[in-house]
Amino acid sequence: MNSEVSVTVDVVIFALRDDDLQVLLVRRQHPPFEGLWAMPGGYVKPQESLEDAAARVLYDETSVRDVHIEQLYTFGEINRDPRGRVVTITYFALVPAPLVLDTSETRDAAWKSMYNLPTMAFDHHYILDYALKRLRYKLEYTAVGFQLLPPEFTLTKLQHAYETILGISLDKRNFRRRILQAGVIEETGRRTGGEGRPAMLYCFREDAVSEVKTRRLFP
Amino acid sequence: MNSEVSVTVDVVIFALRDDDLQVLLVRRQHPPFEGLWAMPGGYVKPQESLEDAAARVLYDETSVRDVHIEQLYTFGEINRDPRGRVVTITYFALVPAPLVLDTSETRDAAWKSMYNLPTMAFDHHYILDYALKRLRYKLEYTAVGFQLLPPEFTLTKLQHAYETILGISLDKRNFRRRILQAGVIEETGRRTGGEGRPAMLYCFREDAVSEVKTRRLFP
DNA sequence: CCAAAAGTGTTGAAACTACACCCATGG
DNA sequence: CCATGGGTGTAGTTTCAACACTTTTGG
Repeated sequence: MNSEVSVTVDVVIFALRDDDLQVLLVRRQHPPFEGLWAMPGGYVKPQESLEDAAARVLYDETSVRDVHIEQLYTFGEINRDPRGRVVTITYFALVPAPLVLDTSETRDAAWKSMYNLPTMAFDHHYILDYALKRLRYKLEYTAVGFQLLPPEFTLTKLQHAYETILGISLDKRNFRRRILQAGVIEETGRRTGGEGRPAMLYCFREDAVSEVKTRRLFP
Repeated sequence: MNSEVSVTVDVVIFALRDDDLQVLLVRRQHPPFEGLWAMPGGYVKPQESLEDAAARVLYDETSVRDVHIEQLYTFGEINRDPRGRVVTITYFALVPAPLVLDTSETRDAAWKSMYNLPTMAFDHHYILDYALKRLRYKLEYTAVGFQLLPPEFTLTKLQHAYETILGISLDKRNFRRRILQAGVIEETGRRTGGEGRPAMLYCFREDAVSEVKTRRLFP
């Protein structure tokens, strides 16, 4: 009954740092691909669901939990791992900016820019490309960008997040009109202090489904 | 290294029969869920990729190959199979109408309407619902409907296919305008005979990517 | 000539893009 | 009072939905 196929989960952990879209990678300590970078991952335990396994991997790397995690794709080519047959269910996680600790750089884990990736182990480069495509796609249609921001944020911050992820610049007025019209965020009443004119702080609307399929948000 | 987790693939095999969207199901001969219906599936062999496994399952059930197959989602809840921990990578396949043989009803396999499903084993009802959602979604944005039709088809047939799958009726003129404008099909020059005025036969354009993301094709 | 199905255009409404200036606050 | 970032409106264009009649063939 056992199919001699190992099952792992790998997690693409996204965060916005310094106006850059970054992923958390670990440097491999052992062959194969020793010294190269890889997505955090691990075997699925018999007593945990796939999503639990992904959450565990995320928590082990970042001490973060209860963030947006979503299944990406399952990879199972025969020779993707030279040690044997491994099927990997990949997830992507969106870690809100304030929870991104500088991940005690002890255990060879580091944030790397999605736009300047190091050489990756296995087929992980391919998987990351796919994850970026999916993130961009979801951003355009479903308004999931909040998940990378603090609970309260300004529209300008939100726009920057979108621009960073999509790799294009957006028109301020059109962006605001559309994102508000989509009805997924609302004013908190609070405002920022500091430089320049104070900005309204917005938050994600709890009663809005995060997966609303809006008409394309951006050009 | 072996994780004590079994890996299977299950395939949602879609076809259009009698102006109805149907799936090929098999009746279970043994416990658990003996006598209930299930999606065709099987263990992934160590020497085949996931997609190969899905193609094999499809071929075993239908003697059809080289059709559109696409990964759907991976299910791995702990108790979805009472016999043990099973992770299932699900695929969906679109079988063009003329290849749908009446599947020698010998081995307890049968086509069932998606709109009137029997009681299903495991979590298969849920999976089928998900597959339908995905198929509809893809249809709206990516023009994959051809895969369920013969190589040459009339616009009316194509429209019927869309209507059957989406469960709504569409305006003839708007449908034609949009589907042609999307540029994924072209005239063959041939026409139908038979009842009424002959209709132009169209075919899928080989040089068009089937996955073109068009602006929403339908309302 | 009649039944059956194919084919075709227009109009009003809504959505989209592009674009430039004034506003509120802190120092 | 000035530097900094926040905030707002419109016009021209494109896209969209709704809708009914004429054409071609076979029997």
